[in-house]
Amino acid sequence: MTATESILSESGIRPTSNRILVLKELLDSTRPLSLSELEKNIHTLDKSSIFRTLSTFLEHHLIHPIEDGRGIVRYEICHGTNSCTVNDMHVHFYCESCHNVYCFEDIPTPIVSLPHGFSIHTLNYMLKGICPKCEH
Amino acid sequence: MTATESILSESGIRPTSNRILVLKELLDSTRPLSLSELEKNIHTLDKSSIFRTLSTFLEHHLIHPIEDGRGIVRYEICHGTNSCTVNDMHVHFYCESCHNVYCFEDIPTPIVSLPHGFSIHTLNYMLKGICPKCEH
DNA sequence: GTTCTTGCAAAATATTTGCAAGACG
DNA sequence: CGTCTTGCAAATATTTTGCAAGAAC
Repeated sequence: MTATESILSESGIRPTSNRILVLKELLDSTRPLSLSELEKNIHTLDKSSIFRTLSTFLEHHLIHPIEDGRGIVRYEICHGTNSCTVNDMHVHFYCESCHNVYCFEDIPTPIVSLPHGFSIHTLNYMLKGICPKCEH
Repeated sequence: MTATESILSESGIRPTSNRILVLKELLDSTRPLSLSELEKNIHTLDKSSIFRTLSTFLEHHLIHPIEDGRGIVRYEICHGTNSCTVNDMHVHFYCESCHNVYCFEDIPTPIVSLPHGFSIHTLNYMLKGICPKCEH
């Protein structure tokens, strides 16, 4: 059993070949990937299969969604073992010029407190601007 | 000249009747609205007109986009006069149950510092969880 | 054999553009 | 007149579902 398979099993997901492929792709990436990016990278899988795989991963809290600023949802592996808690989340930066998303895994997201009654499950902290490559 | 018209003029946008309608709708709302919500609320306008109006507003920094957690872009009036600066941004909460977005205009977004070279233009701080109404 | 998974096709949802007619200055 | 704006229609893009065949247990 490979490491990828172990991750799936530990999350309670049966490790099929498709799921292993999608998970590997997400693990190998340095930034969150969208459905269509995954489709381009894994051309052996149908997008509906990738979509359902992502849904499964989301249900089991193996990944969490990130929005990049244009309404496109990207997905990213959760760091804590099988958990997407607030404390687990890090800062992202979206470059408005090249449309790349950067992860700052070492910078945790600041958390504000809300009025009583709002229970926070997760969060999305996305800074937007121009990245070093696009700056001139 | 009404207040709405003044806002448009000051932003350098010609105050046509359509633009006044869209701006009023956004001003009256307590939460960010999506294109399709605006379409439902203003049934005299075609969605392409609303879309182009929003594009114009975005160009002139009269509104900024907010993502609600499902890849749907919502739009919100900028608070500072004709500016969408980081200091101008506030915290949002997305209820994963009723899919409503709440604005906490009195809670400013915390800002982390990034490595040299990243110039921050704006940001999106979205907390997600369950709102008081959906809590039981 | 019963449930889970997959691929194909197609529906549903959302965004964006082309174009011609009309409004505005 | 020349430019800006608008509505209609249609093209893109993106996400989601139905269904039947196949795989896994």
